[in-house]
Amino acid sequence: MYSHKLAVESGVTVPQLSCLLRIVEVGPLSLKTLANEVDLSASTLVGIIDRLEKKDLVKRERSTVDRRHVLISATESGAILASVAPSPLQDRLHESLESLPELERAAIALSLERIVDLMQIRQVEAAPILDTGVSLQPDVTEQLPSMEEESLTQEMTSNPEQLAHG
Amino acid sequence: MYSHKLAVESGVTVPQLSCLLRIVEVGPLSLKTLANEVDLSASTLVGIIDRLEKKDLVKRERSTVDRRHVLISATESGAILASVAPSPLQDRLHESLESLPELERAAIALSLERIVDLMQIRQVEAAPILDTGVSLQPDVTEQLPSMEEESLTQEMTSNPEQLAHG
DNA sequence: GACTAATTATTCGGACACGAACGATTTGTC
DNA sequence: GACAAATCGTTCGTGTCCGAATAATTAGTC
Repeated sequence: MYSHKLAVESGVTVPQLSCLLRIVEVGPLSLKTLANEVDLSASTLVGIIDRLEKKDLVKRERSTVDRRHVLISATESGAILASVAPSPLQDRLHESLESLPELERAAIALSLERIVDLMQIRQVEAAPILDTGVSLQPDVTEQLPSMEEESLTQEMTSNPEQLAHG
Repeated sequence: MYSHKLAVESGVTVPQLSCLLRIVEVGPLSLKTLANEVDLSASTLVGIIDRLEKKDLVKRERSTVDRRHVLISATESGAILASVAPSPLQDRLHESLESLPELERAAIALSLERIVDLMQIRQVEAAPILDTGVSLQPDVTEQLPSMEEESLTQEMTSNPEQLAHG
């Protein structure tokens, strides 16, 4: 809702604004670096930068020292928009959290950890789902489209920060 | 990550599985009713049901009593898949929350409310952003693409449950 | 120096997610 | 009964999101 409203009012969405703010803040940087900064995949970022570039808020320049890199920097209007636009919700949250007493931050962290536990995500990572009491008959699975018996455990690591920035 | 893994293993994504489970549970129901059940817009749901129908997990039937309605029901393989598939994360969370002591539920709710406050969403709803100390010069705004001075406050109500089901 | 590895940005295909607009249908009002 | 208003499903356009594949370039190894 906030992203859509922001898009209507100022012409940029929340992901676009998040990227623009980071670009203004960190200066010219490559797409891969920006992807790590905002916790998005490179392929996602290409589209976002495309749209920012089309609005003349950002520009791309091939690096001369390493021609694989494309340096992204803000244009003048991009810098102006970044200075007047309201902060995206996650940035506001981040700043607020930093100015909070340690005790309260800990309480919030504890609750969020509790929610993760309640979702049983860690058990998902630790053990295959289909082996934990779902009573799966083999003959049944063969009727299902491309149902396999491998576990859901592999490659379920990486990027816990996704929660804060997504 | 969980949705993608689920899609690879069992052929359905989390939104698809959520809808399928609800369809099996509630029985034949219209698209609009299902949209309210899972807190998604009707236009979003059309695509999800399309994909479920293509996999023969769900079928559409025009209602005879009100020909505007399209009754959605699960096929046999759809019901089977629903019975063996692991619960989507939000369903697991929902069940876990229900079997939790009232005190702990309250603590979690309090932390979540605190996060909402920290994002200053309520202030967004209560007052226009651009009027609260951003020091916006009129001549600057004219350089921006389609920047307008209306507030972000209108129509920011509706659907607090979105958080739990998104 | 040549050949392989790795890195970077991009494209592609797929799935969500929404609001606006539209046609078909039903309901409500006179 | 006619006609406006509401409802429902669908389509369309836009914007995220991702992984896989690809071309260009660089780094590392012999």
